[in-house]
Amino acid sequence: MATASDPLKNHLLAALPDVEWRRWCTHLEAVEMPLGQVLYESGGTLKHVYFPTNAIVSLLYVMENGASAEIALVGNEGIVGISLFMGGESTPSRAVVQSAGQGYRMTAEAMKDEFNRAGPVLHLLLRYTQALITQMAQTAVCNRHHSLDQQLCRWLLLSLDRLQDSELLMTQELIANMLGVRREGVTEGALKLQNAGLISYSRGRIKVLDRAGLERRTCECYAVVKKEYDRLLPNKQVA
Amino acid sequence: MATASDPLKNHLLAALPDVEWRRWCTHLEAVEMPLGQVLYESGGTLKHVYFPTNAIVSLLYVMENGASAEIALVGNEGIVGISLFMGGESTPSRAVVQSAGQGYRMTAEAMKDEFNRAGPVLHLLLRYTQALITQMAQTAVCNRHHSLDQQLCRWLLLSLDRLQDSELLMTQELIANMLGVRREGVTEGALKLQNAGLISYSRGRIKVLDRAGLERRTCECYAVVKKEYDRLLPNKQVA
DNA sequence: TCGGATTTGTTCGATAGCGAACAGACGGGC
DNA sequence: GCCCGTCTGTTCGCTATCGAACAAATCCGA
Repeated sequence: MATASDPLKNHLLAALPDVEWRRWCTHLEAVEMPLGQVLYESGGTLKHVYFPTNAIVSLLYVMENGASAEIALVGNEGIVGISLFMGGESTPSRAVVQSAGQGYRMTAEAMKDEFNRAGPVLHLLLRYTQALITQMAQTAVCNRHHSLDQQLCRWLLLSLDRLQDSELLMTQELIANMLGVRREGVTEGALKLQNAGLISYSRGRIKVLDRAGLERRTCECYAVVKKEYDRLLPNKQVA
Repeated sequence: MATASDPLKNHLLAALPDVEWRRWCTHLEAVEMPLGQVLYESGGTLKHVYFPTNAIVSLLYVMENGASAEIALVGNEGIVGISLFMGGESTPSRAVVQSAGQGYRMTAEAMKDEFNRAGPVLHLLLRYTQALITQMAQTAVCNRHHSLDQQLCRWLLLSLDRLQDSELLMTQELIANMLGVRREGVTEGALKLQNAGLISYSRGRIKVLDRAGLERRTCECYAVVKKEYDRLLPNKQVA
């Protein structure tokens, strides 16, 4: 039975062929990922890559004036630190733990070695990267065309997909930072969803009561991203 | 002396080591890239990848209701069709020629073979992909936080960087489609720029008179993207 | 050289989200 | 059990952008 810190809870790790998996075991280090932890800073060099199991990490860009906007979410489906194997070593964004939990990490050197074997690991990571690209692209589209209410639903659903349960620990203030909007806007949106019986929340605890209802309210962006992750990273069943 | 259709006008091709370059010559086919040409469609399979020399290609997402938003611009600095080597084969966006010109193409099979040699080609393409990712991420940020006027400047500058000269052939209507805003908004923005003496235009011809002025008016997003392309893809001087 | 098509300019009311300010509600620590 | 900090709710005026409708300018081909 998988525990919260079972590496196989991370879908990328779970998708590794047996040979690679056995090799990786020695490289993976279990880590706590507390709320607010910064995994990498804009332009900073990465010492590790992270594979969340039940934490959620937000990739965001922080503007000169301090305002921020989320570029993508990474949870148990992915890896934090793609710039390492993409060759850039750094990237002009920041990675912050938005929902505390656990994960595994691997040193930058080990990651590069594994990637440069140019076998299944490389292809798996590149397919993941393409899914991530789709998420970013759709974030751009959504920011342009959709209402705060729709984006809030999208964000809740994306987060939900990256966690085990249906409860998020997340204040409206934090969500507003992620979406790059005012906290008051999130409050209004959340109220509507609560009144409609889709969620219930209080002081940083959001319970999703009607997932299908959220899907009905959100824009097409959520489905586009979900479909692309499913297509590119078919879920290997964990035994 | 390089002509308009010299493959070396494409920076990626120019950056190839000699060995690869000689091999590639036999694979590259010169093509015209007329305005409006669709290089790939959302979800469609790619038969070729394209290396523009003096054409500009827009990667955009078209929504169910027909509205669109640009995700990234590709010109002589890059390649159209990264999903081919990333492993997904397709992507939920569309690639359209926004500024007519020439380029080179290579068949999907040849491209995959070259990529899978896992040598300098792979690393070059991945670095390019990371730069493209930055452009997409910054598009998301810009769509969230910056004014239409700022975005217009950013878009003009990005386009300029991907062309040889300082004149763009592009109606305000088209620009509006790219930015995902109303044509009237672009007209207003362009008027301001014209009155300020930064550009002059008429019926689809835009001349940039004061590039530095545009840089002063745009948001930080332009510089972030530019810097990242320069960092990741240092320009090999063409002899 | 005329006429239709394309491109650009202008206006008006509507609205989503912003910024600021503040009030109430809840909850953990002492 | 009380207090203070955190979280959520509410209000008001403001602005950028939207949507629609239409006018003017320019080009191109018959």
